[in-house]
Amino acid sequence: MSTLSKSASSSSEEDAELRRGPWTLEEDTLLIHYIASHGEGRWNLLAKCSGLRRTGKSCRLRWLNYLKPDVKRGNLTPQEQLLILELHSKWGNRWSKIAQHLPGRTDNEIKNYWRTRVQKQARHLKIDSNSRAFQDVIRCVWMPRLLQKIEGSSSTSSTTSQVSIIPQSLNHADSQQHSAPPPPPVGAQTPVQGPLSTNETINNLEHNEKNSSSENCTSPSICSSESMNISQISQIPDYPTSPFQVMSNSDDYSTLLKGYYNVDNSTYEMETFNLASMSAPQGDFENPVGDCPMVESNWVDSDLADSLWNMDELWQFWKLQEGGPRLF
DNA sequence: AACCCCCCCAACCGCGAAGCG
DNA sequence: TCGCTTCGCGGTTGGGGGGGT
Repeated sequence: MSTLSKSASSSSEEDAELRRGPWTLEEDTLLIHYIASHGEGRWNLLAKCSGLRRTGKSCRLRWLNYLKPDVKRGNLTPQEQLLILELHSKWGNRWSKIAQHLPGRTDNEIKNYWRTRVQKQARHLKIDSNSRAFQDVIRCVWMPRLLQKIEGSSSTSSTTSQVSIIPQSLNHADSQQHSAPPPPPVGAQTPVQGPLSTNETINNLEHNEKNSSSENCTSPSICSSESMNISQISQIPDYPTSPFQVMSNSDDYSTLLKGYYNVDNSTYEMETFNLASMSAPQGDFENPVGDCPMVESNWVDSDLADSLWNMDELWQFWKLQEGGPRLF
């Protein structure tokens, strides 16, 4: 991909000057300043008037996916991953719709997560990631592990690693009390659906589904209303920060940007699991895998190898699914 | 040190929907 | 209703970085 202008064969002079590829700090600053003054929207006009030699589309994407103050960066929390798995089972590749329920996360980010993490596991297992079999794997292996993680983290209430990348609160009422310093202009704020607690999210999903008969359900087994009672999941902790909030004492966009670029460049933690390290989710919540034999069988306590699937045991699970009667 | 390979993710593209005169 | 512009979504690409040899 060329980061420079289009070839001279471009039809218009303007096109020939258009920049492509990675954004520079100067471009980001320019875009932020422009939006601070004029607000979002009218992207083509913005592109022309701001002095950026970018397409309106490119400006919009850069703003929405990267520069917008409430965009979270960094690892997806187990709660967020769980939500993604659940919502994808309901809606399929409706990334923007899924993203609406993960405040601060962009459709692009979720899509990337799905492709790089989830589909990779499907490839390893040689299963179609859209197949019901793989959804069973997700439901019986992945989700319980996430639930376990969520439970674990809520019981210890420890903050382990994600300091600079802690996502914004799912409880918007709280997060809004933080004074995010150079607030984007009022006019720039699109009416964003307030972030929801997981409870609210799922409740709303159920409500929305009633009003959305056109929505596809890719997995009847998972779409059943009792597939997951997430309202039983431990309360998601409040996340304190967006990049803007991190630098709450600065009202200088340049300073902000510098900090912005340093906020986090960590990579996502691979939320994959060693089956041998899993134990059945505990507590009295209605877990989504109560009838899953793998969960009921011997779960060995072990904290090692969180980073990889235990492929042998996954294969066991996979063969069980292939040969035996449907579990769900 | 050099090379290769793989993974991640920012950015691009095409297309359909929505808005508007 | 039509045509044009703008917006937004989902799929795809490729650069860069990290790990392995």
